[in-house]
Amino acid sequence: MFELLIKSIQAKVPSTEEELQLCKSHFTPKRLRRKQFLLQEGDVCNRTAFIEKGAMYSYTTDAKGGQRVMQFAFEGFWISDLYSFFTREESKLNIEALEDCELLLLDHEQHEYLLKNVPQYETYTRILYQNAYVALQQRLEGTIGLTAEEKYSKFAEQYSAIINRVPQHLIASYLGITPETLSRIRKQIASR
Amino acid sequence: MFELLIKSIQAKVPSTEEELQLCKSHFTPKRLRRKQFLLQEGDVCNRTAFIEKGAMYSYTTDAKGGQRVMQFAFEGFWISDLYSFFTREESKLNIEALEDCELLLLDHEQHEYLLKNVPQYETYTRILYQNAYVALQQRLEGTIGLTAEEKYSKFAEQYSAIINRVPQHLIASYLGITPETLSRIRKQIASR
DNA sequence: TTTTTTCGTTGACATATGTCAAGATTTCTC
DNA sequence: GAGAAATCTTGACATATGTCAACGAAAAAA
Repeated sequence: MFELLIKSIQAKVPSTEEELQLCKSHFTPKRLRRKQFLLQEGDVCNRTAFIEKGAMYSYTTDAKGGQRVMQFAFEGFWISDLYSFFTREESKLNIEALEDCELLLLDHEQHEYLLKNVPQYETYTRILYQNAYVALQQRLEGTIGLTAEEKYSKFAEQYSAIINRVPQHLIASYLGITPETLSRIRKQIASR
Repeated sequence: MFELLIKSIQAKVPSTEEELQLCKSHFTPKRLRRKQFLLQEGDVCNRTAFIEKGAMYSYTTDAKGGQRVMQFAFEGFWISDLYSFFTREESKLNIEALEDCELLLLDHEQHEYLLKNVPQYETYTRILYQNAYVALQQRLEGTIGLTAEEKYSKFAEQYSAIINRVPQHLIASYLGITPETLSRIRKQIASR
């Protein structure tokens, strides 16, 4: 149940068995079925989720009621609305299971506790945020000022694994293009 | 010279005079004239810069030789290419002074030293990255899947201070639209 | 100041992408 | 396995945004 989390921590911070045990004890396992929500817009996000199994995604709802996908997350990764988590303000995000999931939840209090009492945990989160920031920056580079085709190509290159696991229209939304446009682009690319 | 940096640290982590002094001793002040570079693409980014005075921006160069602005930074903020800084790989970014600047540079070794030896510094950077991540996420929300006008309006709302300090064509680039389009949008908005 | 460079605006036109609607496929659910 | 949802594809058309080129205004450099 905690395999991937332990792996994730050990890969970033050398830790003793005790420290790991202490960390583990603050998480709550939770199963989620496909289409169930971890967070709904309007609520305050009070926890972060580490995915041991399955896939999740987050999205906002725009003025016309359409989804705008912000993030995909799979086994071994975290998902949350950090904005709401840190500021304690209402979230604009929905976080939903794309597949049946096994999650490890860490709520805000436990997070604070670990930060204060387990130095390795602070280092772990620092590295996590560091990497998350860099990843987001790269996403931005792969988005702004590019044509729809360029965006998709970059995405396909970088995240080929995702493509077979996520509905196409969600990828379109993630890239900020319409499903129709994406469908046409794929057809074009295939015909070369 | 160190006023804003000290302020920035104190705002995030309660620290003693000694700790602050220790931190300060690892930074190198540097002046930069308008149009001078802190980093050029192809080099490895070996330092982060805290801006005590002035304004900087970072950008990539696309296939057709055009600029794509990634970030603006002013007094009290940091600028760097964290991707290159952490991975030690060649940077694709240029970081250039928009105005004459007074910077405080922290190179990679000093950064590592502070992380190891000053717990407050690790907490400071953790919070810094946390905030940077959230800010970037919000930028993404204000970019993907919006019309040019929506992007500009959100930007103008959120960063009204920047608008009077940065050439318009750089803002256009930052938003991923052409200078011509931005000019037209501004005209439209003004006529209401 | 004068000169030069950078920056912003505007017009005419081209084009990528969005919109709407219908039908075909695939995937879930019972 | 049958029916129901969800997803993907395609066409016709609308429209936002990009491109190219020229000019004027503003700012920097000399």
